Amino acid sequence: MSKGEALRDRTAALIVDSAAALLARSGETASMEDIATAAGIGRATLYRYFANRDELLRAMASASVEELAVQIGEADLDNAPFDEALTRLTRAIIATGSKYLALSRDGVGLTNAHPDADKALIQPVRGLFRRAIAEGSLRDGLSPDLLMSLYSGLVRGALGAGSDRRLGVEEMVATIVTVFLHGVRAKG
Amino acid sequence: MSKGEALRDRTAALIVDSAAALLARSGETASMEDIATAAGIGRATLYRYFANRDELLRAMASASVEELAVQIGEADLDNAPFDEALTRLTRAIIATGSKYLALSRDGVGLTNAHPDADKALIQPVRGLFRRAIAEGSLRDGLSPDLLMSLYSGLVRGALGAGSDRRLGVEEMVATIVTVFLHGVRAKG
Amino acid sequence: MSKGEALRDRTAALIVDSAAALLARSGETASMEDIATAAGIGRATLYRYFANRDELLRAMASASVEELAVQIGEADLDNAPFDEALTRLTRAIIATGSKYLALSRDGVGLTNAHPDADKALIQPVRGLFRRAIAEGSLRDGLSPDLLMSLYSGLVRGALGAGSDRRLGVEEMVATIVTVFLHGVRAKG
Amino acid sequence: MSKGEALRDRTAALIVDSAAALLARSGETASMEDIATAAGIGRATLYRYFANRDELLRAMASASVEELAVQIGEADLDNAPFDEALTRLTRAIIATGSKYLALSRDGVGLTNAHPDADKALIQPVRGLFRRAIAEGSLRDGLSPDLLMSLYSGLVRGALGAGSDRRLGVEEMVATIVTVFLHGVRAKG
DNA sequence: AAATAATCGAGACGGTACGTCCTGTCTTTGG
DNA sequence: CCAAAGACAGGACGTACCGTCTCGATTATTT
Repeated sequence: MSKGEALRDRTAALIVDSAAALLARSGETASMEDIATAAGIGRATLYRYFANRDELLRAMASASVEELAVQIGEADLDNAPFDEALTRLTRAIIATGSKYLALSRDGVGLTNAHPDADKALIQPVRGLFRRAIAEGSLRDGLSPDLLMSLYSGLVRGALGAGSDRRLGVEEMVATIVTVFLHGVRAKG
Repeated sequence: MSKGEALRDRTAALIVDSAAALLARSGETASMEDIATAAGIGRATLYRYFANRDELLRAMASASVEELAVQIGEADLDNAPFDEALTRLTRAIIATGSKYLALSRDGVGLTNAHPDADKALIQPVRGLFRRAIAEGSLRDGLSPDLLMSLYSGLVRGALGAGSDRRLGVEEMVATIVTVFLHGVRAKG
Repeated sequence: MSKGEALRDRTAALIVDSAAALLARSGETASMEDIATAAGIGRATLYRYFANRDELLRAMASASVEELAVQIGEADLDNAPFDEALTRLTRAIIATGSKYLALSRDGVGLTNAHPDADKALIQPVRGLFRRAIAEGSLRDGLSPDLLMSLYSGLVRGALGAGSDRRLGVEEMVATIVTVFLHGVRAKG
Repeated sequence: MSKGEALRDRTAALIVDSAAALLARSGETASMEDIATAAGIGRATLYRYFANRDELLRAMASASVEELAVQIGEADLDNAPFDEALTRLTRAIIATGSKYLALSRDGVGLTNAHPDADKALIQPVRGLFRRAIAEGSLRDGLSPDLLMSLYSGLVRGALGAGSDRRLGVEEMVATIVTVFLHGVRAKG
């Protein structure tokens, strides 16, 4: 029954999009009824697609993860020097930025959201940093995980700044990459 | 009636502390009844101190702001060279870290929480960065606000990393300051 | 949607009955939660049927009025001599007695409870007394309204006495009618 | 310390009066705070005089009982023929009528209100009816208790009618006594 | 007249009922 | 046969009241 499943998936995606738009506006508020109405469906139908409010949130996160995973995949991090790879990665993240930010603001762990999150997101990035460490281009004492946390914080900070002031995407990318690279680079 | 007010303030502080401890454990869950019980008071009394759940959350944020403001005040940022001042600032923030992190995770805006938040927190830090810019020790094209966002992201990222892995305070401080300074420094 | 409304009405009637039984036992006490539990439903559902405690009370009164109105209608007061009509009326009231008593004990005005209370209850009885006056079978100086008050008091008194001591229905009816019609003096 | 007790009793009486007036207006509503304010005292003081809302209600009933007992005592029921005694009794009750009515409307049993209620109120009246029975002036089959219930209902009914329409006291007394004694039929 | 005791108000506190709102699970109806 | 509509139980929220309590302040009483 591939046709029914396809329809179901399309509806689910529609709900997720509509919910994302609503939550971006209203924040954590917004009842399930509101979400259903915003999606143009009944509350019961919403529950038929997502058993929980939590599950809906996770589905939203999962959508972000997937979108981001595609972008990262296209960035082809492995086949570019570290600097270029980092620039591409940053550009990919910023492009999916708003959703990424909205999700990370709420308590939803992106990592738990999607079964492949680890494989599709964490692994490539960690691999990138691991490679840079192996190449000796980074300062000592910085583990891959710590690097990821710092980098993630930097991106998030820039995104926060970008949402207030109007910053062009390329401007943000350049700033992040420059600051991070000079900050962690071996020779200083 | 300074004595009555003093008692009231002390009780309110006790409630805020107890609630902070509980929420740190249970996350956003935990009903007002739970919070009251954890504080050893009745639900009605809790509502006599804080009209709303929101008001309680704001009070918690306000407490964090105040605590952090004291730490920053003691850091005496103006009378130290930039590097040293930044180290002190980072140490102050990390010291108040857990609460700062817990609050920032929830939707409570720290800035809106306390009337003096801007004066006591934002201004000194912005001043520090402004001074560094004036001294010419930072790279061009980095506004004070952008610097604050990047720095804040870096701190938050390090705090997130520190809560998972066990990182010593000084270790975290050193990492943050080093990465940030090399990242933004002029000559790079 | 006549079926849904019918179900709703049936449920409402069930709640009213169950509440009447409970209040007859527990008096004015008994929380809405208790009433809901006694009716075998949740508190929220109870509030979906009756917005207020007051509205529930009014519904109980209204039910009494309706029941009594039916009984009085069946008594066919107009087509019987005064003595017989009064006997039938008294029997009708006593039959609905317990509820009538319980409601009249609380502050709920029976008259305000039901839109047709006046037409269905007051009018027929007043008509009966008016007819008796017109027939000249009653002493002078007794207005229909005063007669109704006295009769009502007598019935209520007898009901009160009947609930304590065990008096058969027919015994009570006979006593009320006899006393009201002939007076207490032996030959008067 | 008879002086202190006297003052206390006077204050208590004042509270009871004020509360009676307030409750007559507002019905069962009216919080303890309202009652205290109406009496011109603080809530704590009110509770110092009456531990419960119930106790206050009972005190109000008790005051009525006492007042009525005095009136009945002065009526000297034993030293008058039945007709005259009943007239005096009715006059006494009607005189204290409003309070008697207000109390009997609420759930407060007058009998339980005052320790001497039975002795001061019930006994004399029952004695009156018992005497009438013994004299053979009443119809058979009417126990003293039933007579009291019927008489009480009649009085209450007349009081209810009197509060709506404007009926003079003597008019009401005459009607009650006449109806009760002679019945409503023209010549019976 | 000064010290002491009783009484007052003011109001905080624990507890509980109320009425509202939302969640997650159902049944019932219609396309 | 699945959608939309909506009823239901449960529970949290914020409000209001009750009965208990402690605290100063204002009285009366006592020495």
